[in-house]
Amino acid sequence: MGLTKSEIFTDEQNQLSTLLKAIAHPARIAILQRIMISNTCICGDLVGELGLAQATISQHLRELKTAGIIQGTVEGVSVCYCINPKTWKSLEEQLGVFLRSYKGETACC
Amino acid sequence: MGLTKSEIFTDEQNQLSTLLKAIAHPARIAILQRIMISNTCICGDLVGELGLAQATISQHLRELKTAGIIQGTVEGVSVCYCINPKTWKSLEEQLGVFLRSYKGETACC
DNA sequence: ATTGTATATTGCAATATTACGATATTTAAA
DNA sequence: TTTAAATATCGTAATATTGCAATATACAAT
Repeated sequence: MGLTKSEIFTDEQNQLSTLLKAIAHPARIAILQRIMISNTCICGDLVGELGLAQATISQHLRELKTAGIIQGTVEGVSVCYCINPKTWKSLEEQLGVFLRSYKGETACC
Repeated sequence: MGLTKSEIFTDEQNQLSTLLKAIAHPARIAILQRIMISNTCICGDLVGELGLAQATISQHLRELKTAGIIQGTVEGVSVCYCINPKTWKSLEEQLGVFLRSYKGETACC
């Protein structure tokens, strides 16, 4: 079908997978790294630095924004994007719980 | 196009996004949680517990296996899957570096 | 060898994602 | 108010993902 059956999973599972999907693309990882380094970033800079078209980068930015991972404010003719601290913290926490629930001592196979 | 331009990104970015994509699905998160809880798990159990068809679960398991996140050994007629500790640690590290590179103090927008 | 059980693979339909050119929108400056 | 610059949106093509029925494969027990 091509359509995830979200209704059979918990809210936590759906929420975490949505956040992960948003960052599970090299371009979006690169964008986030760039934003974190300068703690501010405009779309035009990214177009120069990554090798993707302006429309494509704008689209990736929108996906990150829709997921709540970044937020943007208009600065004259350009837009300043930065990390949304709340979502970032939430992602860190959810991922921490998930990753740390593996106790690696006793591998079974 | 529908095809990620991997060649313009670093190996680190591509590697992390590949691992993230593998776990960025509620069914695969549920499968991993189930594997971690019992530290052993066979496909049949999952078919009973999640609401997905056997073929679908088998497919998700294969994706996790291809990404190196789980490994499986044949146990008679069934298969025992468990976390691949090496990949799991690598994911924890890569994600840790990525997530912690955000210094939340000075939000700009 | 045949049967039953467990998992994998194949083939397919529906939907989602990625990328980009073309165009729209928005704002600042001339 | 025209022009230029920066982003956003639309439309579209190519590819990927999700899910499942049907079938294949592998093994254990009879």
